[in-house]
Amino acid sequence: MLDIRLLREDAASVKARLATRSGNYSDLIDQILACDARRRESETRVQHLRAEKNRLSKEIGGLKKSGSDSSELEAQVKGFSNEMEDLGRLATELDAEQRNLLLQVPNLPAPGLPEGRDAEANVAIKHWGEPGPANPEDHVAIGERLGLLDLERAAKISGSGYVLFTGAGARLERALINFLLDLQTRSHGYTEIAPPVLVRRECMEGTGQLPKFEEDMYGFDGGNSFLTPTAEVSVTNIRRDEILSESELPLKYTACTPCFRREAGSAGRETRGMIRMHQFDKVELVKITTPEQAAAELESLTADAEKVLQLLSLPYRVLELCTGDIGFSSQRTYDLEVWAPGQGAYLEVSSCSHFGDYQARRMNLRYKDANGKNQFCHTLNGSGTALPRLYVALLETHTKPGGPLILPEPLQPYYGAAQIG
RNA sequence: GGUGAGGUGGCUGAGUGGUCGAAAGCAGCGCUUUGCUAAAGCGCCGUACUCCAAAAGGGUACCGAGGGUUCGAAUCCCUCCCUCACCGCCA
Repeated sequence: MLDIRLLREDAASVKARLATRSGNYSDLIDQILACDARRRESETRVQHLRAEKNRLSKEIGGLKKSGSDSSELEAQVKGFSNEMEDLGRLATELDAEQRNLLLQVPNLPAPGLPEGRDAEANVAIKHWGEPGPANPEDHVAIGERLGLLDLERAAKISGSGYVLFTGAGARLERALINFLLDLQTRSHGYTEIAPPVLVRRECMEGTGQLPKFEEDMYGFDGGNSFLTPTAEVSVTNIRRDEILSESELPLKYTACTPCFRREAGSAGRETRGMIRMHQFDKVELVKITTPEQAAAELESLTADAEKVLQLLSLPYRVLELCTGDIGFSSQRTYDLEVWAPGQGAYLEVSSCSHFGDYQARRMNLRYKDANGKNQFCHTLNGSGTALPRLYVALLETHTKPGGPLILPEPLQPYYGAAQIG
């Protein structure tokens, strides 16, 4: 959520920065400012009336105490109450409306991002490893040949967009998860969390999935609880509504959870195999920091995610996303894309973002700074990494046509063998 | 699911209709004194919104949340949420 003061003070530059995103927010900003003006006006009037009413009520108290008659004043105050009722209701309504509108405004892209309307304008800022030649066998073929997964039966029990790992394939997924969590906790200092995957609506608003993207989410109980589309939601909200002490920042959490996404509107895109699914596992990295720490923490978070791909010998590139391609709540994002030879394409396996105080404002997450002032925290997160696409790249990179899957050395102790098949 | 007890400021904890935003203690901050790895005394010490060009200073709201009663609610009534204890059921 943006600071309403920023909108009041410099609406023009807010609009200009939002204009670099896809979508048009100019009218929404005007609407918010109009609402804000009306809200403040009615609030001020209510407050003046209440002040007067409070004053008279106290006078009545004094009269009663001394045994004098107060019926005249009482009648007067009663008149006040009626007048206030409508005004008070209006002020409350306008306040809710303003928040509601404000929740629909995305974060401002950080200054200095590459400008562009869509992914075309993203900038590759780093390449690691040498993308291998195309593999005629893709992960579906390899997985079925080696007996690692069964997409047909997954569809039978759940529909399309689900995977059923079997035998060695299930064991491999488990080995990957343990490898990833151990890496992030032991080598990179994250605290492991095992959160619920069903959360309240407020959490989804806090991180920015709601109210805008409700149709992409699995909701229950009339929209009061949701399956999390990413552990970002549950984990970032752990400290919602809290005031942290500066000394405990930065906080670094990691969690592996199933993620649930309707993927509404993506039908037909990348639907073969396990590129895009309704349920998948993901290791998430989350940081809560001071504003000063955030920029450096984004770099290290991205490096923490990259380490996964390096240790698994999977070539990848890092993209800096342009203004039109960063997520709704993000102000700056690096995408990690792993090379998948069976696809002949790069696959996004991690999206590392700095949200500024945008999420913190939504979830009222603050810390007490050195001067004793309450400040909004900054939040960051990134995948470390998504499991299915990592799995895809692993299979397609480390399997020769017709051959076994050769496990990268760091993964071998977790799986308990050097190869599969 | 049943029964019972509760939810007050960073924490502990008073307060059952009237100057209560809320006693007291602890923690924190400032000053003073004595001195030494601390003690004592004094003062300050919630949040949000809003008025004012700003500061200073006003005002309003907030005692789990939302409604209600009343001239006036932390205090009374209703609904909901949550916590704890015991019972039942259960992976």
